[in-house]
Amino acid sequence: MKHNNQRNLNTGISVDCVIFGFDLEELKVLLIQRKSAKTAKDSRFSLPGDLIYNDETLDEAAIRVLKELTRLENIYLEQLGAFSELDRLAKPEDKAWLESIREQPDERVITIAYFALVNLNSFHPSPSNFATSASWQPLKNIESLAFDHSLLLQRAHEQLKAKLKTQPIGFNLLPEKFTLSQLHKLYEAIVGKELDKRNFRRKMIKLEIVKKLDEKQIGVPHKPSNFYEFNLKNYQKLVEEGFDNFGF
Amino acid sequence: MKHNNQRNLNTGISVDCVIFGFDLEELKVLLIQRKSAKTAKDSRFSLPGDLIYNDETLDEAAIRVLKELTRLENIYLEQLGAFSELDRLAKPEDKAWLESIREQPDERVITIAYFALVNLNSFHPSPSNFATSASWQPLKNIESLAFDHSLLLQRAHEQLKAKLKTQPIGFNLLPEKFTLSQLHKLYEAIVGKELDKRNFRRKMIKLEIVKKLDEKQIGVPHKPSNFYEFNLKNYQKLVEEGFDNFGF
DNA sequence: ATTACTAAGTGTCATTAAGACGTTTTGCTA
DNA sequence: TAGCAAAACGTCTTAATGACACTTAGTAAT
Repeated sequence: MKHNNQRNLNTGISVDCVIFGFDLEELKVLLIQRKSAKTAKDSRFSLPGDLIYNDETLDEAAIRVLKELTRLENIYLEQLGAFSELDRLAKPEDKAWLESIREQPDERVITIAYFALVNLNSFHPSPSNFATSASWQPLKNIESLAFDHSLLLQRAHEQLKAKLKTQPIGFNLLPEKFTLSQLHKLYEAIVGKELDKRNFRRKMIKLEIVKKLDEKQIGVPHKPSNFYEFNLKNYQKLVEEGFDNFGF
Repeated sequence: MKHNNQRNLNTGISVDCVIFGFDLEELKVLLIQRKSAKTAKDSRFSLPGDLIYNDETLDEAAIRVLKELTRLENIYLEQLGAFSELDRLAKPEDKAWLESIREQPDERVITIAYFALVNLNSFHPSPSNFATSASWQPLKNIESLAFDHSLLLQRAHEQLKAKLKTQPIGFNLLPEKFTLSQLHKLYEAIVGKELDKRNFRRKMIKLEIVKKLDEKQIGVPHKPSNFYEFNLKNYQKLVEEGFDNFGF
């Protein structure tokens, strides 16, 4: 076991974070290129993640990773699950990196994946401890990732889609004030299909989970859109009444 | 690290299984009393679970635990998530057991919880390696469990409820042939509220996920109920069409 | 054999939600 | 002031939901 300053690293357990952002056009994911002791840089993209310490919970480890990368706290965060395939770190390209950075590169490591939702414009990602670069990549362009991260990403996207039908977590991807068109585009981006504009608006408005603000877009070369904000109270009331399906 | 025969135990990671069964009246959970080297028996109930080996995945470890207890393979199994609170093994009553059985009783262990659904009448639980007794307990009578197992149980129940609205996993709790009344009772037991009998039957029949068999109950002192079986093919067809909400 | 008992099985109506669809409005720009 | 672009808006049809009570089939008891 490796000791890092005072803290006791658990070399058998890591967390990895799938961080989703939305630029008002498409869904993006925050990817990094890992720091390597050997090569100038490892050019493969991966999810941000790290081994955990034995004095922190998994949630705390995920929050730590997120904070190093984004400087943000209070990010929406949800555990996705544990991944433990025996060969998850065994691709030759991945082994090279492990050998450069780990004392026991062959040690078995399981990872607990998280997914996080952030407003992409609320920060600029800063390559941290564990990364040489960090950048937003359009979800649909992401092809292969290091380790088993393509699988984690796929599962994160599925869980995001599934959860969106049940809880209005999409608001975490938007600024506090947003237009219904933005919300509409976001939902289309996540569920991956067109949603009728009028029916979508009708639903959001009837459920009263958005509150119309007395403020409009300015400077747009068309009819300005009204701003709305998420109405948490009404949503909680709905949940108490047993509401649990947005039915997209 | 402890070596057990040839296999290499991972002393920092365990799996625990919440095994649900249904006796046609109420939901039950398979609990064990753990083997202890010291005391005659540890009287506290806990979920079946075990440390994992480094040459098996978490799913395989959970399947192993289930098989030791039930002799069954091909059980419905789903990962619930990882639990890592620092004090999850720290209750005094729990420490005594750990000290009796572990080389390093204070080592930090995270657990990955699973939930399993079985037809309760398909086997008699056999106390295994890790247990002195194994028995079905009515879900609503279960008060306190060892470690953080009450939390795991609560989360398993929540996830079961949530998943039932989306996928017909309840069939795993019933025999192959069942009556609609049994199915109805099962759903009521899981979601925890009354469901209108006629509306429930209408829905199941209209969706065509049950197939009426040419067989009735015999020897019951009332109008005999028809047997049905789950229609997997039709259900899969539904899923392809995008069906994902049973709306209870 | 008749009766009583028990749970199974069945249909309608009213309300609400969903899905499909085109035109008008607002503010900016050229 | 004319043109542009996206926002905003309503209706109709169809499908799903929820509420509700009586009849039927078989067993058991007399």
